[in-house]
Amino acid sequence: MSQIVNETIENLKKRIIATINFAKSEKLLPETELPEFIIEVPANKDNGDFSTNVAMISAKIFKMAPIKIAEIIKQNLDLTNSLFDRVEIAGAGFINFFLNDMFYAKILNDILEKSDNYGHSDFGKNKRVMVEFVSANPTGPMHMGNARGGALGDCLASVLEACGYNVHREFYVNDAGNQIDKFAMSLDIRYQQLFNSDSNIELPEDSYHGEDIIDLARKFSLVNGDKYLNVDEKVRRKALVDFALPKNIEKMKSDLTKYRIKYDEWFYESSLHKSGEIEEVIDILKNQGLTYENDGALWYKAKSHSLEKDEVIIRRNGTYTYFIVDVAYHYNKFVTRKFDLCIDLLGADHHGHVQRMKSIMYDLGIDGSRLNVLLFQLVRLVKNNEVVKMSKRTGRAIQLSDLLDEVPVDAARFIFNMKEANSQMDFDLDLAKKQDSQNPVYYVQYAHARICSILRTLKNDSITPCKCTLDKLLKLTTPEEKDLIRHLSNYTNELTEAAKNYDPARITRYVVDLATHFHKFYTICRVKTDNENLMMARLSLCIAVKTVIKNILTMFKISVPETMANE
RNA sequence: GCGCCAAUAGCUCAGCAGGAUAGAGCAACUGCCUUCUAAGCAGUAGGUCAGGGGUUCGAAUCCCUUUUGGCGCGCCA
Repeated sequence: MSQIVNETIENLKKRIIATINFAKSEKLLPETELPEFIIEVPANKDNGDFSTNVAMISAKIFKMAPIKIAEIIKQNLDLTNSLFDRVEIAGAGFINFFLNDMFYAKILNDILEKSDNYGHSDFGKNKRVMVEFVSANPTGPMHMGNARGGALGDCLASVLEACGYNVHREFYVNDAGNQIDKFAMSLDIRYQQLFNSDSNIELPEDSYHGEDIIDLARKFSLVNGDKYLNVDEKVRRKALVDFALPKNIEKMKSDLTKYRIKYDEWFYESSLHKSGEIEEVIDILKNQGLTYENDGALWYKAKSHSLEKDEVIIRRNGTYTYFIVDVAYHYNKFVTRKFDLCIDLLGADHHGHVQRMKSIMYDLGIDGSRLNVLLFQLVRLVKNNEVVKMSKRTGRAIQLSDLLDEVPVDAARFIFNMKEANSQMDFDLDLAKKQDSQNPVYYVQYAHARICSILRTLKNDSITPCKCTLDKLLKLTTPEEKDLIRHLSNYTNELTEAAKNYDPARITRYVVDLATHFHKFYTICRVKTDNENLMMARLSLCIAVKTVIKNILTMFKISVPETMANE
């Protein structure tokens, strides 16, 4: 919370406690210990700027009606030299406090002084946190789920940065293992089909059926012709993968760049196979007696953590499972690279993975609570009022690149970051394509453009904003002005909460609300007036709003237009 | 069958460490541009917070249960 807001609440709390102690000494209240009470911001501002439940919560202990306790507190509360000017008792015994105008002036002054840093905090204490997100399989194009995970992950990383974390954005490239073998096999079959159209080489059910595979095979044949047809299968498949995989990875990089996501690191799974970290992790488990052999495979005793079943870590054929490689990857994050915290953004279909990963971290001597998995529900794509099944295998999925061709990046990032990760989401493509004035991103951008327009108009009249004294800022007294300042005052708190809860969507909603408060202010309060002091005060308020909107949109990599076309 | 997540206005969603009359946007209807951009604002209408129990001064919020939906439960990733 903004320092001023925080101090105000702390100060109020002290005064309430002092009042109760005084009342006890005057025998107005019994000498019983006071339970923990809260001071909160009421949902309805008619109930004050702050409210406390102290009278209700202590009714039982004081053996007195809440209203009566509230009366005693109100009678004896000393508010001299505070930022409050009024106290009311309401409802079942709420005590409501109303701020005086100086509070608003001080808040506004604070925002203007902090400017681009307003809202930022050192909450994260510069801890090193890795946010790993998207990490799509490089065996095929990215889809809608990646679009959601991308927006959420990137924006979460930005929120953490604003709250004083040292953030590292990472993409984990699964360039090894079973998926790649399947990829190789699929490419191989498509390649052979190019030369034997009437042959009966069929794709197995569990291979990749997408058009992109045919495309890659064709491109490969354009370069190499049929010269790989009669070589050893292993050689042929390796050549195909070496050709196709970099192409897919490049495509992912360019799509993500278009989506305005930039990673600090693209971490390759194959590097774990080379570094020996997989063996290292297995040795640690073995040494603790946490593994056993069965059916020719090596198992991890997950049941030791009262998980449902044990996990295979080395298959009968000698290859590592996805699970153990991922364990080694997280070992690398925490032990080798020494991140304090790691956040993984995963589709909800991976939720079964979370508990066993956290458990095994414990066996590796890592506090599992340092790993945070943010699950997001998968996106259902709706087109012509029909749910489109997403499947990389059948190749019928809507791809991220298709989406970005149709929907402006501003809108896509904004929409995907509006809803809490853990809520199911239907993305109506037809609606998204329209992207006209209904879109909330325009609503916010428009608020910013309106402020810029005011500044331009005044500049034409040679009026430039000047720094206002607190006295001048006290000119802001209408409900619209106060609501706007009150909302601005919550920003630091909102950012911190978004960081704490790993919920960047909260900030998107905040900025929409901010735009609403501004549009209301704009309608009621004219900035350009003959009253010089009032005009300057309002101009200051506009600049504060402009600053916060710009800070948020910039943080989320959404453009901040100074004008918007008037249709 | 077992587990995870959910269910709030016609639609999309907020609200959830218990608090006062449950809020927005979209869609519908009615107003407001000679004045800083109407991509805006104001208003009307719209609700058994899925159903049922429980906990207490107080429950959309916490607990139990039923129903409905999404997703898991592979030597897939």
